[in-house]
Amino acid sequence: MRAGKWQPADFAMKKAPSQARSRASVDAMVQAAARILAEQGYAGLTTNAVARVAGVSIGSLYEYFPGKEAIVARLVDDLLAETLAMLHGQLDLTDNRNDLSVAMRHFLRALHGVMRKHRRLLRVLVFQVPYLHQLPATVQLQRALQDVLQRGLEKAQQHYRVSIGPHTLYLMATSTGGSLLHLVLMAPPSMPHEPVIDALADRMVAWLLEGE
Amino acid sequence: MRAGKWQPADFAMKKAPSQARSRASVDAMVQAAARILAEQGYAGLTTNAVARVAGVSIGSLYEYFPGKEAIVARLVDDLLAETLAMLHGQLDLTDNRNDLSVAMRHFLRALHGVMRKHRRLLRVLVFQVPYLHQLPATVQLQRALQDVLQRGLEKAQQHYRVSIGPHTLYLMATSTGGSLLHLVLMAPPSMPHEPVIDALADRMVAWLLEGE
DNA sequence: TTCTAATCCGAGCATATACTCGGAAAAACT
DNA sequence: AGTTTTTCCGAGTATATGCTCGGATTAGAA
Repeated sequence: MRAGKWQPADFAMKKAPSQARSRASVDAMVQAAARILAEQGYAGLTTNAVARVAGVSIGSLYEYFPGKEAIVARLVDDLLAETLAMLHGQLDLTDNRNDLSVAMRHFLRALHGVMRKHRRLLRVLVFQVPYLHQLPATVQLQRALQDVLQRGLEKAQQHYRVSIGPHTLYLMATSTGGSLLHLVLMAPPSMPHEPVIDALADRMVAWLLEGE
Repeated sequence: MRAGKWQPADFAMKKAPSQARSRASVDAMVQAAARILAEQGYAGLTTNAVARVAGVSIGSLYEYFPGKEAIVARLVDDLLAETLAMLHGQLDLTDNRNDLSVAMRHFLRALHGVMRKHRRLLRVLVFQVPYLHQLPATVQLQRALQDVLQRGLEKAQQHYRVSIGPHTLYLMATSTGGSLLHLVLMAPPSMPHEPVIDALADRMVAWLLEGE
């Protein structure tokens, strides 16, 4: 068992499965990893456990992945794809609308929905996986969210007098992210989600329109 | 090596060191754990490594701690004590002032200072230690921060017309926390901290005073 | 000093985990 | 059918880590 630092290459697959059979095996491994992470945490994610839960042999696992880090990387790739699909779909829906307040609510609710759907897995990824921030998919997701926000603001500026200070974008992104993450991963069950999200959306809109 | 869930008792020390010699040993172990966490991450934190870095034997370590989780718990206890001391000192300073804007800036800057001082250690604690949220000190810190904010708002209400919606407290705490955490743990080095903190403080004050 | 309790020591055992390797089985290709 | 490539297998090896235990050493009490 190696301890310490990882090189980027550790996140890539050894080889791509070409036949349908092997593609199913790889999928089973990734799904098994997701289940183990959600149910037992990162400490429970051993290569042998993944193979057992996936119903394949340990040898097959190492045929495609150099280690468990690569499996996690692949899993995060899938989550990224799902999130991006939701994001673009949501943007198409609100593309015609010009109501900033409505658009903001829809955007935050959609984001919250994806996070909540995978909240047990997300909790482990965020709070336990040491190399999450170095994963290509993680970096890509951050860029995508930032881009969406950026474009949304530019679009809003065409219809409203929006005041954007030097650090507005950064503060809006980090504070909204902090509230959503806390709501999904750490808030007590008694906390009502929808009202809080709507209040957050109102707050962000008020921030932008404060000069009016 | 056990995997899975821990009971609360795992976070307590086996016995308290009574003589000065043993107290020094325990301190050395905790400091060693802090260094290892900051430099190598949670994966590098093995009981043998802690003993080696602390300059004591592995036997001595198990004399006082049931496992590495208890050492981490003790370490977080120390961080909690330092943070609470800072917090109360800061409150005493701003106790006489009635300027909400100034008080908010001082409070956020002080909080940011403590976080920044231990940022490498804090990053590992937050993003890698699986049981951080279950630690008594963590729970206590959250309560303390919430109390400070609550009291600050009540005090502000005596001098200003402060608008506090049903979820204002929660949203302020989580969004501010998210921004500060991101700033300290994840922001690129080019990001200027002080201006961002001041902008955040202004934003929070504007939120409270929006009805004026 | 003598006695008791606290402290310290570290080789060694038990276990868990990562990962290999030689070969069988299945699929695709000619 | 014959050949090649892909896929699958899982016992076994090397290594790392948690943790014990019998005994040496030191500090304080009587």
